[in-house]
Amino acid sequence: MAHNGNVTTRKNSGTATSPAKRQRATSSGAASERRDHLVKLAAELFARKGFQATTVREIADEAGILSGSLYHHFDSKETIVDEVLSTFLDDLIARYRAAVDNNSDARTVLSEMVRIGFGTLEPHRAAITVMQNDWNYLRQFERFNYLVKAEDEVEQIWVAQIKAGQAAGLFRADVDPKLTYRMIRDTIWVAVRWFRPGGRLNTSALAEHYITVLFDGLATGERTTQRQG
Amino acid sequence: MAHNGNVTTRKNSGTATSPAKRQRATSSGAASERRDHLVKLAAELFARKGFQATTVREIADEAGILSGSLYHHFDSKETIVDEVLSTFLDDLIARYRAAVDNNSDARTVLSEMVRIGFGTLEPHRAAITVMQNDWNYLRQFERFNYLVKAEDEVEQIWVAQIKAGQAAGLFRADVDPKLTYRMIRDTIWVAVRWFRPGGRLNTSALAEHYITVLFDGLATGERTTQRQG
Amino acid sequence: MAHNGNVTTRKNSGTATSPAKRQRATSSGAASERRDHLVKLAAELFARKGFQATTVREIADEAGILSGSLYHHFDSKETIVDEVLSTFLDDLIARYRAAVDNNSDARTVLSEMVRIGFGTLEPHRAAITVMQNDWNYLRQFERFNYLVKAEDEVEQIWVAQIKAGQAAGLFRADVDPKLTYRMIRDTIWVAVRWFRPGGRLNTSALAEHYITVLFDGLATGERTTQRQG
Amino acid sequence: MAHNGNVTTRKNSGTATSPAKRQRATSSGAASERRDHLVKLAAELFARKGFQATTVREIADEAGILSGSLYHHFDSKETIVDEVLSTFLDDLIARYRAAVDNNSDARTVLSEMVRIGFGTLEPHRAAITVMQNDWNYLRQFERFNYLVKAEDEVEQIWVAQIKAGQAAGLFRADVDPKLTYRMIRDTIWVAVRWFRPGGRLNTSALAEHYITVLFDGLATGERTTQRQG
DNA sequence: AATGAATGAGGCTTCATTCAT
DNA sequence: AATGAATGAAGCCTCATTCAT
Repeated sequence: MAHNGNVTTRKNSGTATSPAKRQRATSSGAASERRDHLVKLAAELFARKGFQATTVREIADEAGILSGSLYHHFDSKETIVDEVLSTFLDDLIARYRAAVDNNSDARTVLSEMVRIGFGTLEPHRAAITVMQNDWNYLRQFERFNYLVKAEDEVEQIWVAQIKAGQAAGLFRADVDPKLTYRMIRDTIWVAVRWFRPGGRLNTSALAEHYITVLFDGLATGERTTQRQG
Repeated sequence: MAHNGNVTTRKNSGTATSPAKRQRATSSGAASERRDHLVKLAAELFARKGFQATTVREIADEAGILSGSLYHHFDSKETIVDEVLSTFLDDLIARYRAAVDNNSDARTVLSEMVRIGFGTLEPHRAAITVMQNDWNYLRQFERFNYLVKAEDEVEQIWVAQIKAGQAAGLFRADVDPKLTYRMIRDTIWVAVRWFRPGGRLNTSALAEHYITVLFDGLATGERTTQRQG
Repeated sequence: MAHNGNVTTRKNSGTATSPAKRQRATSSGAASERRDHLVKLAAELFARKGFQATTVREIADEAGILSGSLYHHFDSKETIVDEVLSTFLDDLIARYRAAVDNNSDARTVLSEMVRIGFGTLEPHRAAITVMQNDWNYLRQFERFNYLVKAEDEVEQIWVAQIKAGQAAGLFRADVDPKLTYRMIRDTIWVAVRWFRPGGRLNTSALAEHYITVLFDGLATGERTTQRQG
Repeated sequence: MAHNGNVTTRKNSGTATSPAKRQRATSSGAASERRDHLVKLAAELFARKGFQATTVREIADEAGILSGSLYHHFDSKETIVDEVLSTFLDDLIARYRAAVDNNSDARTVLSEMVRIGFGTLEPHRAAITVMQNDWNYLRQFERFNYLVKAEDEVEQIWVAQIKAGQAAGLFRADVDPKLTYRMIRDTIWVAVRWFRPGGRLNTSALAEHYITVLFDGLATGERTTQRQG
């Protein structure tokens, strides 16, 4: 996970720092398959019922084993959710970095980052849901401190692009970069609450829809609010 | 509470339909004050730790009584959170209705509704937080069905305004009204996660900031995306 | 508990320092009766089966309640054993101090302390047994650090008397005071393993028997080993 | 193991009677070495943490294998501790018998037996510790009945010597032989709790110190207590 | 000889709730 | 209105042991 707080340095990015990863790292490749499967099952349950409301017995039932047997693979229930979240964050941050590395103009990069965000909605639906709903609970535990660090790194990546866009005159200068980032971020992630694959719109359409409103606004005709840039 | 599913009929709006309100209605004035105080204490705990992670004992401790004594005031822990949520929703829907009743143009109404939304962030911070984090869990219980009904009513109010704005040529026609509503709604409520009173920006500033981006977009210069309206 | 490490200062002696006592102290006198009863039942079980091998369910069964109900009175299983041990140690140290305070000659005081030791065998049989058998396990936990402190204080009391006796020429000077203390102490406490009330000998007889051997030895005739005092 | 209850008959002494020995006997030489090593590791853990608190996984970890693999060497956790204890008891009883066989006077034999006892403190430290701390627990199981038998045999050896000493006028007649034996025995074994090799005193010094006090007493001057022998 | 996965029983503890006082 | 004791269900986790590979 990218909580080394250093965006430019790329070496070791994505290296295990969460407790879950430390445990994960010791498993051999083959052994990891069973483990990964269990994590996936658990993630679905966590997403549907919430972390606390999901019992280890339910997870075990889903896997067709006894609840105690889960502890052959994981130290604790928390280790499981840890793996769910850190897997998602690793992937996300890796994608953001790649987008930034293309050295395109800020609007292109930002559009791409919005697309990346919506693009994770399907493959990481469960993890995102857990992060939305159980973040408040999980952050109480020291072991999840790395979540905050990951969040900070993501914020830095976004804010840097927004500021770059303002500096280049591409974005209006009268908006607050940090505030704008937060609103964009939240709007994307919260969609996980109502987005269902196979519905009227896919995540690409969502992304393009959002990009439209984000950059050009909802209003027609001349822009009516002040701008300087 | 507006879960009668009827927006036009106003009579009985705000009447107790949630189980909590039924109990609340029977309380006398003096008793009601104690009760309201307890609800407030509980709401803070629910917001900070999550509904499930908050024990009745913690609530009682906060009030300086024993946990069993809470049951002189409430049927159950769920009754307490019910009261937290329905109080908020009643207030919110009443405000939305008032805004709509002004018969202004859609953009004005929509702006006002955004302001209303951000305006609840401070007085209803705890309730909004609970709704964000514990909705997924609470909706499993039949007694909270009214939450879904309230949500539906709110959606109807918003979507009606967006469609009216599109029909009047005020809003671009190439956006999906329902989708747009959801994104606006989410952007507002999710702010409760990071907004702290007394910080750099107050909720009014947040509202104006968002209205700017919402209507006119982040970009400078000519609008670049397609539109028809 | 007397772990302030100060034998001469008497103020605050016997004051609660163990975690169990802190909890105990909050209970009113009447409430304490139920609690004390439960502690007594638990002590018997701990003594008979060992702390670890005794389940909370067994304790609860003995009291005719459910295991969960124990937690209305105690924080944890460890709190119970804590109370067992600290009650004993408080009593023991108070008695030792009283014996020392008589300002008699060292041999008289030492005899009295031996009698005190054997005298606790019956009233504190369970606690002494637990201390013998489970000490090794319990001392791993930080909360039982006070046990070591209590042990140290007791050692100081004894060693001081032995040295005083040597200085006064009452005891042979060619024995190691600390070592002698340990052997006396162990001889007394370990008796709890085989002593059964109502048998051939009572604890007074045990004490006198031991005092005889301790001071005058097992051998008849002239003493054959070196001495200086 | 000497639980045939016959001290004079020597044939078959030390023959396997404990379940552990039966299993041990079948092992080949090479396998036996590995087995002995595992027993030694386990003994250390049992001594440090207690039998119950030591998990088979900890033993396996110490040996660098998985817990399940231990079951190629031992039937059960109890088999391991059985081997620890019976090895010690076999050695001890063999030594006692040899001391008795010298046909010296009772005082000499008794002194020698005290020396033997203290002499086992170092080589059998772990086993003695386990026997002290976990005896109470282990004796509940039928398979450890032989421990009681061994204990009985040891008692007979000691008591016989004490009585012989009294009959010969070497020991005071006003002490109870059985009681005296128990006190001597306990004093020796319990020393395992505080004795640490490499400290101020070695086990020989401990033995001589104890023999001095045992036979001649702690007091100086004329003996003050009654005697007849 | 050892692994890795799983079992099954049971342990301690939590907690919303009830109820006599 | 509140206390204090208790309930009963359930939760997470541990651990000796088994067994196919």
